[in-house]
Amino acid sequence: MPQLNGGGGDDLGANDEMISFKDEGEQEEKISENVSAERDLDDVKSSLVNESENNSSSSDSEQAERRPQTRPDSESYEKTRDYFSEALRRQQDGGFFKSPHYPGYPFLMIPDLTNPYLSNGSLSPSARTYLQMKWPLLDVPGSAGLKDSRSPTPGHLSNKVPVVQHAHHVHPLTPLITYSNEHFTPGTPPSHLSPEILDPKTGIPRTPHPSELSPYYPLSPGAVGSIAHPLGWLMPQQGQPMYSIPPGGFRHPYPALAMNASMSSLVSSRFSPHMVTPPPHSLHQTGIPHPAIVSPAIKQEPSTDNLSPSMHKEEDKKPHIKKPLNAFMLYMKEMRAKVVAECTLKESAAINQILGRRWHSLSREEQAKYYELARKERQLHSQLYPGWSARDNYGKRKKRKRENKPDSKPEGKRFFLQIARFILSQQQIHNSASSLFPLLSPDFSIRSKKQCVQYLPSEKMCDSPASSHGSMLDSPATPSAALASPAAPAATHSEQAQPLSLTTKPEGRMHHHFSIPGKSTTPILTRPIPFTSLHPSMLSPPSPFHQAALHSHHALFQSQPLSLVTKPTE
DNA sequence: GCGCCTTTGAAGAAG
DNA sequence: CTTCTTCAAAGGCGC
Repeated sequence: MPQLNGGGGDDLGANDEMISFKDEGEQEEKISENVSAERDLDDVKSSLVNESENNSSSSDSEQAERRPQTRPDSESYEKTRDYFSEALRRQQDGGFFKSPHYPGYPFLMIPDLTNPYLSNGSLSPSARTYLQMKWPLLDVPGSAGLKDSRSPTPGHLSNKVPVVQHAHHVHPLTPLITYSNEHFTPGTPPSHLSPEILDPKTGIPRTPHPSELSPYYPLSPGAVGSIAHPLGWLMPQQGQPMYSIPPGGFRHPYPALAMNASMSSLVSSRFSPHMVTPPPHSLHQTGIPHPAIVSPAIKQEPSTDNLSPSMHKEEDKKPHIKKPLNAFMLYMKEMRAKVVAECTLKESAAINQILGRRWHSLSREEQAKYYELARKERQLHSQLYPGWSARDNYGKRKKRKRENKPDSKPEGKRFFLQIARFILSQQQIHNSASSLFPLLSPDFSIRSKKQCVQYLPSEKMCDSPASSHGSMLDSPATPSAALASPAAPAATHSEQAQPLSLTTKPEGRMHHHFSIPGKSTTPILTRPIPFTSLHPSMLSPPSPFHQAALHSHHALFQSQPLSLVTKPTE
């Protein structure tokens, strides 16, 4: 099946039968031993972080409350169910949910986007914040990008949805809804318009086969009801729209595109290979920027490229359309604030490690929720920007260090710095009274002085049923879905494999997963082993240096019990 | 002030 | 077909 599951629960289970350990794909290319060493260090760091998590997790009552070990987010589920029931009822009643264009978003309410932004043409900070939350893909153009300098905040900050982002009032995933508001339009648009989308290749509007959309946006209430809508929590308690849509708002000749205000502007400009100059700063006449659009002013490439001035001009005119967020990214957006709140850590790198672990500890259903969201996001994205390709964004970022690595002195410095950190951290570890799960990564032992206290009880997911189910295999739970969806043909392919990162993950990234082949146990390392390739799929033996480093690592930790927890899998 | 770090996943490029 | 690379978010930190 074309879905994430790639074939069955077993594979998914794989997800839970393994734990990935990052290994710095970046450095991996280094031919020198430094590479391996650095990798090793990073792994150690990683493991330390994990230890820290585990260590602190047990005392986090708040976390425990929020995420019962066996059922993280159960509360959300409850709400979701309730909302869902109500929404479903409404839908079946033929209310304004009726529009079938995006059945996948049957219950979403769109705020009156015009107000927050355009009450007099200006955008209040609060309004912007609001916007940011709703438009995850949007890098709101900075003042530089706004001809009228409406935006008081720098564009580069636009994407940071800090303060409010995860306020409990608005779910971080809310952004998704912004892709699809059309179905909230009163009445049902002419059928001939509904599923019409632009052919990515030709740019010609076409009407996809029902099967193309149904998987993602099931038309039948029953289908919708098959799974609790991930955004269910967005629904207001009383069954009334958390957000309202201006009557008749967002009308567009291509309703099926879930055209939002800014989108229509894109329709005229985007997607042709020679993108026409978009309306000022990707703002629709309504002034609402699209989430996925980033003013080139923000993401400009440094003058390190070879583009001619004219080319630059052309480039500048192109809005930067961001990639749709994947499941994990969506999850991160949602959970980051919580993790940060629960933990004194502030560095995203550390937070992300934690999130990565949490991700793996999620139950299959929970992951499926995010995969579903991600799929919808992609779907919507592809419909909004039919001509967009991930490739369009290549090179938009600064070159990564990977490109100039092997010899660079900075690398060397970095390497030694990490060694220093590592050593220091080891000392701390051994000096620690509770040496079992002492500190954070070496990095943080030095740079961030702070420890992650009270962290995720659920992290010790070893016994978590959630993980016992593996994960994501059902993500694509939605049926059949992707299968026929032309909007995400590639997605189908990749979704198949993705969940099975166990086997498909490129070694280059050195995500090492642990599993015991042939054994129906799910080993979970509460303290990850450094970069050794325990995974059977990793055929290439570690380099001598690698091995040496590993040996060293074992020596270092030999006094510490390696918590390899195995749990039975179904 | 830019870029790294760190995570997973999607998608494109390259082999 | 497989492998590798880039980019999505985020924010502290190093240089």
